[in-house]
Amino acid sequence: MDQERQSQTSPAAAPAIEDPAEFFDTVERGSADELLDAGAHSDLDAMRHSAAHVMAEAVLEIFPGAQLGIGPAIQDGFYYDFLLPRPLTPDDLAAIETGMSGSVAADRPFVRKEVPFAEGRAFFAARDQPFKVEILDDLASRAEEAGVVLPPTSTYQHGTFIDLCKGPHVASTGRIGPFKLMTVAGAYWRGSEKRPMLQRIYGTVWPSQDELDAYLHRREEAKRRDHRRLGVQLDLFSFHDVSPGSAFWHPKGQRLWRILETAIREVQDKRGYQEVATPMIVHKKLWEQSGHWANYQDSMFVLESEGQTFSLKPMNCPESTFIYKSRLRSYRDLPLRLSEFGRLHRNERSGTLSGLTRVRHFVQDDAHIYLRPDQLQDEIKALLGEVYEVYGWFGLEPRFTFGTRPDKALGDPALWEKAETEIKAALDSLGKPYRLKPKDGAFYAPKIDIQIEDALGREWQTATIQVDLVMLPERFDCTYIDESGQAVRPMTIHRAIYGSLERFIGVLIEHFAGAFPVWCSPVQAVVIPIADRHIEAANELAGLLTDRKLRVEVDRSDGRMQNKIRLAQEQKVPYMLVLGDREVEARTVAIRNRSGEQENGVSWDDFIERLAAETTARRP
RNA sequence: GCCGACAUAGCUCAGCGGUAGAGCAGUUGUUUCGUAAACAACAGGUCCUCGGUUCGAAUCCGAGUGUCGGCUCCA
Repeated sequence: MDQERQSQTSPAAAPAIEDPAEFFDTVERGSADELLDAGAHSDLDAMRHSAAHVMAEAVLEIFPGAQLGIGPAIQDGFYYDFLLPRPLTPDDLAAIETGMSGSVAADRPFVRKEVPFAEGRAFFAARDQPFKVEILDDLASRAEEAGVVLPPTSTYQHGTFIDLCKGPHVASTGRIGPFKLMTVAGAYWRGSEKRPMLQRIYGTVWPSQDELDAYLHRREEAKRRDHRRLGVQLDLFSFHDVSPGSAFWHPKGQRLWRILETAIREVQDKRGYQEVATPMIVHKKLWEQSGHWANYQDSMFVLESEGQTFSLKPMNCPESTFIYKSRLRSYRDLPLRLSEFGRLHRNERSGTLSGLTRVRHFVQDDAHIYLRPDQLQDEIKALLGEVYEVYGWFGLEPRFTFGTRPDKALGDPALWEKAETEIKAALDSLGKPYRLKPKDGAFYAPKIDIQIEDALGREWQTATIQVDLVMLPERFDCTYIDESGQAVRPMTIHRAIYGSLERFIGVLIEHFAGAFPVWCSPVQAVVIPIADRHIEAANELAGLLTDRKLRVEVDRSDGRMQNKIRLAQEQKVPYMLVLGDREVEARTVAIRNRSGEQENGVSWDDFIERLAAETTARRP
């Protein structure tokens, strides 16, 4: 299974609106009125798409020979792809922006025009726009396949710039709001590595300056919360070129790690999981049997020893079957829940690595549950309950996406149908909406993927629950003895709640901007002696806290109290415990929390009990 | 992997052909302080690596490595 799937919704990951199929559908449907409200276009999208046209116009002014790809509206803005004689520089972007401003100031109307297909094709061919011609040819062949009349070609023109486009657009360029070009990136034509790489310019545009400013501010905020930045600032982890894609965990990061591990172990113990551990280096014959060797080899680290081929495991699943099969299993033994904190290595392509969220080495809080088909619904319900319990510790609201049988699925369709019915019933019992993604299951399993949204509204894939109907049960020939003494196949559920600990921690850092909930803060309190004569008492208080397994540090530096507070604030420590003459005398502390609130004269015992209770409660 | 950018002190960054800089952090000393930065001194660097151009390279060129923004991939 694959927790590493990157499902974060990045600003650029929006659908290409000028997908030929969509274009074709729209045109086929007919009237110009329909065209204007075709699809899900909002006015904002129309404005963004119009901005893309204006940008293309400006680019053509600078590079008259530029060949145009596509230029859709996307979340927060737009982009346009160009084939250009040289790489763009920041200066080019500034020049393009200037050109765009000129076009907007001129307030030229957008004019829609439909011409016969052949005429349209000839027009773009004459202008040396092979990508546009390709789109048109595609439309033509689709029309032929569908046996419908070739639609006319629709174009939009403003000033001298004419583009193949289904619209809609705003009335004129003057309606385009404040914009800014953001970045240049490479993008394959039609997303295929085999096609030419174009230069994609991303821009953002908004109805008002305030909204543009707010968007830019949101981006700044996201940068401020970036886990890669905070990881350094909070001394949690680091990355080094000797092991790209693998984090080095510093003491505080490792402490956070252990807290999360301990917490989920508690849930697993309560729910009857049994923890196992399996080898990290495994012979290739296991992967041949599981099918990974044929389909996943490129992502595996392979090593040779004494003429044998091994690999670092990219997944845990196949190995758990060895434990399952180590003895005969009865229907009474099921469900058998085997959990494992599996250290996985996947040889992700170098360009895809990113902080903790896309790594080559990570640990999964994995489990494989072997069960009877009649136990499926209850088990799924229980697993959904686990997700709610765990995510509740962080105030995260899980979102469920149900992926059903893909076209290339293995296994008995009747079994699939039964499994999907049970999963659906379990999801429905939650009484909360969930997303359905038909045909998005794994080829061996219908699945529930769990996404969370962080404080900035970004979505991340974390947990997964996959009902394996084929891979482990069939390929590894797992059986149990049923009531009638027959050996029959169990079902297997692969599940992970955090998903990858690395990614989950990355998400937590960004969600909380580094200010972790008290229960899981690596340092829960810093004791701040005002003067050296208070250090002894500070040590004593810290000792009492440590005795209760609470995580505390004493700032023994000779800085002033103000400075110690500042440093603790920067480390986002939940509680600062100030000790001066008054406090030492009365065995109290002056508490300052990280939002600046103060409470003076709290007795040591009261504080210790309070912090202990907060830690046990695991509240966000 | 592909396109582009970037790589200077622990961190954030300036310098961009002529002996390597600042702020913060660190160390030491003075200070012992009441809720987000006391004062001073000191120390800290194969300017990512390798090669080239040049009288001279952190600076220009090439290759490599890593990181970042995207694309692609993602059992």
